[in-house]
Amino acid sequence: MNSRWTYSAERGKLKKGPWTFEEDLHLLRYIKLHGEGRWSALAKAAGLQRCGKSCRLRWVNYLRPDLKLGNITPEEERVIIELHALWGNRWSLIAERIPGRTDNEIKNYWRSHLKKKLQSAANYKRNDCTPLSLPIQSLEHPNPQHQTQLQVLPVNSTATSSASAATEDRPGKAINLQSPPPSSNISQGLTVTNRSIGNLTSDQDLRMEYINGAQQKPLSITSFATAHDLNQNSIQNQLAGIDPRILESDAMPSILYQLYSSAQDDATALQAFTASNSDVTVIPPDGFESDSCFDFGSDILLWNMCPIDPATHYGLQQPPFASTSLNANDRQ
DNA sequence: AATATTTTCAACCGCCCTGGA
DNA sequence: TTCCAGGGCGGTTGAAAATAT
Repeated sequence: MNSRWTYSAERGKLKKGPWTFEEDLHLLRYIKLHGEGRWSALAKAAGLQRCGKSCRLRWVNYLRPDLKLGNITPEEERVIIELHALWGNRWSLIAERIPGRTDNEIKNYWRSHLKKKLQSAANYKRNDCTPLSLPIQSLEHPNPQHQTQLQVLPVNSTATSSASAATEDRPGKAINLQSPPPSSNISQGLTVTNRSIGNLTSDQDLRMEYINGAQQKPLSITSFATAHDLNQNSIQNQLAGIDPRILESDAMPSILYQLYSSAQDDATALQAFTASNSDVTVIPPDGFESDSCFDFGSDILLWNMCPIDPATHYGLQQPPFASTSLNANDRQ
């Protein structure tokens, strides 16, 4: 007997398999406007031929702007090992303690990296794992700069409700890892992290490969710093390093959206983008100062560079600016 | 360079829990 | 109380990429 999910998917002829760029854009745009939740209704409202569970999974594991992309750090790896020794395969619980990481990501990392590593360790025995008798922040790290990124604190009334509920059935083992306060010493730079678009030689190297018209590959950019930490020249340098074919491709709105989302500062990113790409011009409408368009940076570029017509797909009014174009001279 | 093998990870499956009717 | 739909979770799969031969 099929599960209700299978039944539901078959009844509605819902799509399965890898998400396309257009689907991602639909979902991103819809959640940006309406927020997340009520996934089944959201999937229909966003015009996606996907089940709600698929939409939720895509958002939670891949599109959410607060995701921390890139490799698991040594500090994070240590936390995973410690918490897995405590709680076993409670991946969602472990993920709650590592900001920006998903349960799926941690689960995959454990299976592909840590399990084998630990099992092969000569002195590793399942019951001999060092218990969390020491605060994680006290454990030594070969690189002092990586030290004290996470703190182990007792569960108290300030813990989130979900975290509290999750630990209540494990008396004596309740801990709460809190992310550190914003640091002015966060590592800088933008990194393209998806393996499908080629190897990167460094954080400064944003050379990417994108074959327009080929099967869509997910693209993502993550920022290890907030816009406050990034100076304009840094963003400008990163964007200037992007292959021009990317800037003119359908992938650009997604790249910019994620850049803006992580940078939390449309103005800076858009200013850098337009400064480094003379072919792209943002023209404010009558009555708007030229600088004011930066307040709507991501929406403007999403709207005007988006291969989907937002008015058709989302029932939205025209954006508050006349247009952007890859060739400003065309409109003169 | 070509092929085989291994690794990675996005996505799906099925089970369970919860809340509303 | 029972049923059902929605959502969350852990386990699993399989295609693509990376690595080894």
